[in-house]
Amino acid sequence: MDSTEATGRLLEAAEDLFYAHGVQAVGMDAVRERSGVSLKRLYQCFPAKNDLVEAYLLRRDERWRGSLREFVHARGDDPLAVFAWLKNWFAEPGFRGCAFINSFGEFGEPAPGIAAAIRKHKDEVRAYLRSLLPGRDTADQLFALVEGATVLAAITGDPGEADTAREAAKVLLAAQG
Amino acid sequence: MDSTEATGRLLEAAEDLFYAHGVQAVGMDAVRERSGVSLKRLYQCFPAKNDLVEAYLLRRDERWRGSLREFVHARGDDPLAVFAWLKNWFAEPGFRGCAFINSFGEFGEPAPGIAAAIRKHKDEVRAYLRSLLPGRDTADQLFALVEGATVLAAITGDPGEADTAREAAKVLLAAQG
DNA sequence: CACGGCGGAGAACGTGCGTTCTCCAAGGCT
DNA sequence: AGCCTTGGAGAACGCACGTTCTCCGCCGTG
Repeated sequence: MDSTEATGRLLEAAEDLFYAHGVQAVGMDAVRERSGVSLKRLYQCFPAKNDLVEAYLLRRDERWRGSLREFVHARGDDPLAVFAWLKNWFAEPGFRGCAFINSFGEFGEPAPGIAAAIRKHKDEVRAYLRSLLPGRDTADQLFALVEGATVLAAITGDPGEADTAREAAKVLLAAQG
Repeated sequence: MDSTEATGRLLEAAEDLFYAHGVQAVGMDAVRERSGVSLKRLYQCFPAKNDLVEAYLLRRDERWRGSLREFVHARGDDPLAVFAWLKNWFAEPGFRGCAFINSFGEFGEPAPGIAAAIRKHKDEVRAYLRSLLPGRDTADQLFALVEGATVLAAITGDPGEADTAREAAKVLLAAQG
C-alpha cells in the first residue's frame, strides 16, 4: 500500500468516524483500526490530528457541495431543488446534521486551519446559492433557511424540516420574481 | 456559604465558562476556581459533570427565552421584534452561537439528560413562536430563519445575518397576512 | 547467504481531566 | 477543655488519548 492510497483510506475512515461520533470522541487508534493503516504511516500522512481533521473537513466540503450541485443541476438549477436534496439528506440513515456546524460546536477556540475550513464551507455554499439566483438578498435568505432546517432536522430527527423551509423558500422566490 | 448559594455560584460559573469555551474544554477545576466553591461541595451539588452540564443547559434555556420574551413583549409581541433581539444578541461581545446547537455538536452521543435538554429548548422556542403567530406554518418557517441566522452569525461573526432573516420574515408574514 | 533499511504492530510516555481520598482547621456541644 | 462533625485545600488515582519509541520480520541487493 503506497502513501497516496493510505491517505485515501485514512480520509475515508476519518470521515465516517468523525461525522458519526464527533471528532473529539474518535481517537487516532480508531482511525487506524478502521483504515487498516499503521499508526506510523498515519502520522507520516498527517503529522497531527488537527491536520487530519482539517483534511476531513475540506474533503467533506467538496463532496457535499458536489452532490448538491449535481442533484440541483439535473433539475434545471431550480433553487427549490436544494430543499428536495436536503430532505433526502436528512432522511439518510446516520444523518447527524452539518459536519461543519458540529465541528464549530466541538472546538470552542478551533485551530486556525479548522476554523478556516468551516468558514470556507459556508462561504462556498452561500456563493453557490447566489449563483443559482438573480437576487443576492434572496439567495442569502434561502441560505439561512437551509442552515436552520439542517440544524433542526439534526436535533429533532424530523426530515420534514426540509418541507417547512421549502415552503418558505417558495414564498420568498415568488415575492422576488 | 450554604448549599443553595453554592449551587447558584456553580451554575453562574458553569454558564460563563461552558458557553465561552465549550463544555469539553472546561475542566471541573476551572469551574471550582471561578465559582470559589470547593471541589467537595461541587460534587455534592452535582455528582458528575454531566449533571452540571444538564443544569447549565436548563438554566440557560430559561434565561434565554425569558430575555427574548420580555424584549418582544415590550414591542407588542411583534414577531419581527424577535429578529431585532437576535441582532442585539449577535452583537454582544462573547457571542458564540446557540449554546444548545454547540452542545449538540460537542456530544456525538449525548447523555440522555443532555439530549433531552437540547430538544426541550428547541421545542419551547418553537412553541413560543407559534404563540406569537396565528399560523403554525409561518411560525415554523420563522423558526428555521432564527436558527439559520444564529448559526451563520456565529460562524461568520456578522450580526447582519439577523437583518437578512428579518427581511425574509417580513415577506413571509406579509404573504400569510 | 549476509546485510541494511522499510514498514507494521503495539508498547510506552506524557498529559489532561473526572473523580475520590487524605489531612487538617474551625466550630458547636457536653 | 475535650470531642465530634463539617467543610476546605489540594494531593492522588485511574483512565483515555495524542504522540513517539522499540522491536522485529520482510524485502531487495552484493
